[in-house]
Amino acid sequence: MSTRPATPREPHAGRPRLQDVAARAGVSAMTVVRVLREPAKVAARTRERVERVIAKLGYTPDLVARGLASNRSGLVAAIIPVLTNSLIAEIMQGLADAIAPDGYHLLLGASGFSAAGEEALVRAFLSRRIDGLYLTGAQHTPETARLCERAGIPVVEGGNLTRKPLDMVVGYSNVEAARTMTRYLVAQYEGPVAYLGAHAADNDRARDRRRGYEAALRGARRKVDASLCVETALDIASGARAFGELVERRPDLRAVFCSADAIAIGALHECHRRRLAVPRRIAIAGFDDIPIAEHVAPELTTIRIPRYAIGRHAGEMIVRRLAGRPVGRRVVDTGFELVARASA
Amino acid sequence: MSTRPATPREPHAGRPRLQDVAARAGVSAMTVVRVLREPAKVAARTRERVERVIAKLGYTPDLVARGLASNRSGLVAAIIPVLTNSLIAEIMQGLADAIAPDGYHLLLGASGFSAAGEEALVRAFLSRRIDGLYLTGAQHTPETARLCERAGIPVVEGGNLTRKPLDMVVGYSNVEAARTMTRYLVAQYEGPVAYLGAHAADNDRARDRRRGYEAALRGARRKVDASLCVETALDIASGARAFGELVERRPDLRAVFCSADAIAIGALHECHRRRLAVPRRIAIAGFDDIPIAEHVAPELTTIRIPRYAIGRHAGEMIVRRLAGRPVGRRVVDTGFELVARASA
DNA sequence: TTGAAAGCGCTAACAT
DNA sequence: ATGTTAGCGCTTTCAA
Repeated sequence: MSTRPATPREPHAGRPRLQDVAARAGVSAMTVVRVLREPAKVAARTRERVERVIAKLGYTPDLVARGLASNRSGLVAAIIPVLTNSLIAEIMQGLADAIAPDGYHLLLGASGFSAAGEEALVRAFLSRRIDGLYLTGAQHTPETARLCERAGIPVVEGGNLTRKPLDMVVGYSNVEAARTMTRYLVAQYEGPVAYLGAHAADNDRARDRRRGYEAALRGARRKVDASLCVETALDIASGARAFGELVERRPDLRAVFCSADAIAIGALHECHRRRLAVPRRIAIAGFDDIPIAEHVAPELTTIRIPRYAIGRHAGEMIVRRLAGRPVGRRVVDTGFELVARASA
Repeated sequence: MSTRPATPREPHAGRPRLQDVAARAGVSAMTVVRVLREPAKVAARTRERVERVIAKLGYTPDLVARGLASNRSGLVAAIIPVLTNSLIAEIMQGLADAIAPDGYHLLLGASGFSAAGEEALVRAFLSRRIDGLYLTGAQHTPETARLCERAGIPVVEGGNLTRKPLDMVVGYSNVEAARTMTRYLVAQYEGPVAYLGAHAADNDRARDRRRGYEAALRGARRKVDASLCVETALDIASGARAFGELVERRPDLRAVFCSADAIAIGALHECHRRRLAVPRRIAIAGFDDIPIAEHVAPELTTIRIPRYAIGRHAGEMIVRRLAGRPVGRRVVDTGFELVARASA
């Protein structure tokens, strides 16, 4: 009697525990566990008794304790640049829908377009013993790569195709998509074709789109002119501003490839303001095919990405691996589609 | 020697544990914990030694084990209808930003606009010992309310004001906002003013907006005509379709209040297609002031909501409560603003 | 300023 | 078909 348990022996303040159910049902804890997880292995009468107690007490297993004991948290984490991007949001919806049936929950972190921020989140999430991880893009710090490798959990990089993924990847080639669109512009318009894109630092999708643009120009024997390449923030107002500056500097501008629809819509709007006919005077193309793209005037020519499918597929790869089911190819190319509308 | 530990005594396959750090530094586990959490209480020399070992081993505490022992998970959960809604996404970004500095992570669940789905998620998340909870809107099942109350954690309902929140609430009056906009329409246009809104089942924000619309009509001595009230899905295409049907049925239509900008933009688009001048023939108003609202033609008259601020404030209330700091008022009215543009 | 012991609520391996 | 035992890696008293 010298040392006394630190915790109250009373019925426990809050939720009922496994022991409470077991005691009330007159069985051992293990039997309750079996009722919950492999009911077939428990005698019908016992099972019914236990189930009644579970229902009466409203027992739900403590997932934290389970996580500690089983070394599985039931958590899948996703690290994205920002939540406020409809492209990413749809990927997340697909991911959430894919993992939910298997009982996994979604832990979400926003890196703010910073590779260092991503690394910090990876480290923190691994401390939670996450069972799987979704990363945006294919550009990560070496330490992020090391952490993922050491963790030994399924990791999917989404949205940009790499030959050598950390583990698995589902996406499309941003280089190819941008090249396709730029070729389309070059084929139609004689004059200068500009690139108006998101900041490329810590954003490999934006970087690859620019590369694709440059590759297409070279392929068409046109010279790549730095004064035709502008980086900007990823919203409508910034796109409008950046486009305005560009067109002032280069009044001979004939077409613009924007690395995101939001930027393209900003450019479109700026054209209206300056009374520049689209596409007669300047053609404008976007990227992503967000829902609004076909509801602006003129309707936006853009690249369509299977957003939801990317997330869905990524989630399925993760849960399949976790369930020990066959995963299929580690590199999944979802492709893209040029949607030719009125703006270019 | 009869029974042998079930786990390997070897350096442990994966990450280093507290014990490993303690052993290498030649101190007890408690000292390591103190170095991590109250460094001032540890002698400088000891502290430095321990810190070196921590850095060398790359030790990070196991948050699952900590959660079990301390009964705090470091998790704040949010349950939203869908991820693919820019209004909600911005609220989530605010929430995430608010809780991150205190080290909390965001657990996200999508209820799919179902109160029952929400309840299931609440139950599941409570099993994870979440420290705080954000719920969308003020309409929940009785069981959800009971669970939240019993859990004894800070709960914030966001996006719709209630007099009697489960715990805390931060939002604006959807009734008032809708009434304000409808009054604005009624004051300008003589003919029939319609309501084109999102499905109201399990969506108290939509329901309240409709109520506000009806209240404004009654206030203006106009009769509320069921044939002028239409419910639809929350996307541009559905909005366009629903508007088309409405205008066929009621060619005398003079103005439409849409409960969401996406729906309004669909209606706008349908007007273009039918060559109905906006606002000369039909006026259109939206709700939310999403970024695109001022970039459509004509620019959309709408209600502006402090989306990011709602999430931010909600998160701050939760972490303040968790830190034992004063929270202030439990009911926070963020207000709204009618943004009069060209469409109405 | 530091350490020892007990236990959070569950699961896994081994009994019976 | 059911029970027993020994942890998971941390925090929490309490003692030194």
